[in-house]
Amino acid sequence: MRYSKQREIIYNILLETNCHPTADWIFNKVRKLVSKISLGTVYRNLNQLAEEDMIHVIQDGNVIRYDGNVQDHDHLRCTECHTLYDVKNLAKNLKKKVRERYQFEVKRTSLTLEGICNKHSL
Amino acid sequence: MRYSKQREIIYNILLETNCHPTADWIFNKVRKLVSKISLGTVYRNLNQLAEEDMIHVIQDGNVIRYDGNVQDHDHLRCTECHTLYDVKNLAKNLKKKVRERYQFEVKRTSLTLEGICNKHSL
DNA sequence: GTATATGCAAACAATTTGCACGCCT
DNA sequence: AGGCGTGCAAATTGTTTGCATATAC
Repeated sequence: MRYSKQREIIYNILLETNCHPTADWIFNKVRKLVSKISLGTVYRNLNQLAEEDMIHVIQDGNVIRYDGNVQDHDHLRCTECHTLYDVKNLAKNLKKKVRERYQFEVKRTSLTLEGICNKHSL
Repeated sequence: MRYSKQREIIYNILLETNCHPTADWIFNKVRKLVSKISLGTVYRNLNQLAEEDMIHVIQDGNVIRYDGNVQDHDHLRCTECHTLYDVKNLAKNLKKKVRERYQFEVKRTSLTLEGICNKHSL
């Protein structure tokens, strides 16, 4: 993968934010630095970065979000405020359990649990 | 929700299959019984059934699949053969853990773990 | 110099929506 | 009768692709 200014900017944006943005959000942010960048380029770079495992892809309902944090971690999504919280790897024990119980070797986990966060419970 | 023949057929198809079909797969199946049905109607009915919690929606990569089994269960997705296996609720313990650790009340879980199934491991 | 990355626009796939008509209740 | 459901087609949304040009190495 050859260097490009656009990709570097996109990658840095993902490292600096913790808001799990969509491609479009990133596009608008990069645009302020490289006004002529196209949405296609953003998608191409995100796909490449994901391919190289430099970023992660999160499926959030119908929307695809991107995450610059590639440490093992999962997500809690509050259905009230739509915040996506990072939490320490919940799936560690699941891997073992699934291996023993179903002879299934879990490769990638990216769990998102939906519910109500502590700010919004009664 | 008022009765309709189309919705009944769609619902029955989902109850009778365990292959977690896409809207398009369902459309083609219903078509054989109600030749004039439109894809829009299929989507509308699937959304309504999901709203009433009569069926579940599964995010499978970029594709949306539907599941007539509304018992608590999760999915293992083999990246080799793309089979989506049903497994007993893996998230039961997670709910408790997450509640205690993060004061987050998990409402819905629909976990899909990716990996290699026993038919395709070396 | 050559291959990869880009911008732009067009293509694409999946899903939703507006509207006139039809069917449940 | 009145309202929800339908078929159809067009619109929307999110993402990918083809191509000529620009840039990294």
